[in-house]
Amino acid sequence: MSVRVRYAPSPTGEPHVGNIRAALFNWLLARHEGGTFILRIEDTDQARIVPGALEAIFDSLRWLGLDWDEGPEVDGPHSPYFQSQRLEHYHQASEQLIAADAAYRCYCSPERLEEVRAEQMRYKQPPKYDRRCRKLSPGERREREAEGIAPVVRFKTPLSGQTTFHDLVRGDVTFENDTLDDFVLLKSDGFPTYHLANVVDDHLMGITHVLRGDEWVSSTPRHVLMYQAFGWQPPVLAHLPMILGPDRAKLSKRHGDTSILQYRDKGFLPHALFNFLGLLGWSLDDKTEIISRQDFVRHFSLERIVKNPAIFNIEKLTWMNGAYLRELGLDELTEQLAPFLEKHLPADISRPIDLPYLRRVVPLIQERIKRLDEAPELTDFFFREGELTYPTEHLLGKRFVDQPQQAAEALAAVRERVAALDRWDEENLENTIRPLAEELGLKTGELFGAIRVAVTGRTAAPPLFETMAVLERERCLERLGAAIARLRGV
RNA sequence: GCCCCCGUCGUCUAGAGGCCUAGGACGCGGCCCUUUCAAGGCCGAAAUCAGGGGUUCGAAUCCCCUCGGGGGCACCA
Repeated sequence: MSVRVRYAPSPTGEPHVGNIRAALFNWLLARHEGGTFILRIEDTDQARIVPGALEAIFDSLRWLGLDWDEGPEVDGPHSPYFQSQRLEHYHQASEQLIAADAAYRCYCSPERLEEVRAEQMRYKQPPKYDRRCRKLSPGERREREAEGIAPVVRFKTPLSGQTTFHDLVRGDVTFENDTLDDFVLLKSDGFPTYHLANVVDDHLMGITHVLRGDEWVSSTPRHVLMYQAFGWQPPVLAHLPMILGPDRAKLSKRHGDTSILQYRDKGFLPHALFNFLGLLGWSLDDKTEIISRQDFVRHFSLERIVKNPAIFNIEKLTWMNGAYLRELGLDELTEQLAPFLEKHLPADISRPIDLPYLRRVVPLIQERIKRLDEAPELTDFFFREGELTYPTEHLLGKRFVDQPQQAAEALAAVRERVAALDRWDEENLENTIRPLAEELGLKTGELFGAIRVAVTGRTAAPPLFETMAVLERERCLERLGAAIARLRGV
């Protein structure tokens, strides 16, 4: 039978790293097996739905290149893929369980449940529903019904025995049934809980493998019990190790950026994030770090998923992103960079950015950035028209401390020599300036340093001659002139 | 409190009884390259394989216990 897996987020916010990692593994399994990747929206909690969250889910998946074969927008044989539009199925399933004496209606008020829980906590007992309505007589049942209380439907969990399931990553896991309680299947507003909806839909949609986060293992026995009560074959289960924050707690908003879209906005490349996330809990072998999407698909296997949780290591992600950035073609990188420059370059720099010009500065920063959003800060002097801002001491460096006049003379010599160039390119610039250093009795580094500051305003910048070539003659002469004037004014 | 899971360098991991005096990567330190900054290359520090018992000729690998960490225990997913 062909593999059918699903990613089933609830639209309660932007998908975060752990969540999308589960989506990634499901997608990889589907693609590796030539199976089907399904997107299903679990919008059964009316109160928690966040506007825009749905779009964020689509954007996150698309940005990472995780295309779904069935689901919203593409539709499919099991449409609709929104649980809020599948209520009949859950109602029917719930009736089926009630008829089979595997579920019952419960009329207890939320207040009473809260009291029961509080009481149990007080005596250090595990908080569990006390099953009051499970034992209701037909008469009592009719009474509640007559009061017009909207009931919930609860699952009739076996009071004894144990439930074992086989997990592909963890092996057999066993729970004592008496540690489980009669959980809710259908809420009083007529919507199903996750437990019901997920089991019903996984069955109806023919899901063969459920790969989800480790936080779900404790509710898995409930699901297994439900499959048994329905007489259905449960899917293969595999619980993925969780992704932790630096404090080893489950990764969450308080650890900072956890939304996939935030990583996009910070200038991470989708392939880099894909690669990084794919290596969180899975590995190809003992040495491979950079893995193409094709190779991930080719080699992905459930057997190589590890059990232990992983701390999200942003440093390594950043390194990996730099590696991917360096592999990008000139046009591709230029295109990626443009929006970041448009957005983050100082406001006084005129827009739109000149793309052919940008294309010339890109090679100068390609191996100097690890994230796209670092580019504006590194390149603003390439785009700035007026005077540069920098401390005059930088012009002096170590060599010219207390000798601004000497520095001015050196720069003036450079300016004069370079102004006479018939062709303003890297080679000519270097062939002119390098010998001049010796002529002036300066070390190349000393002279170049002063020029660098004059021309870029920075002590650290891309290679000098390439930089000057890109900046063009006019801008360089002007900046050299400004620096000389500054030094003479001191 | 109860249940479940996990435990190899700081971090991600390789390791499925002898190949391990434990390998790779990030990060860190040094050196080389070099006009600065990067990138790159080389070298290095860094794990008594959580601890303790077994099993075995032999254990990071199998078993047990302890400790530590995490997750779950809603009319949320």
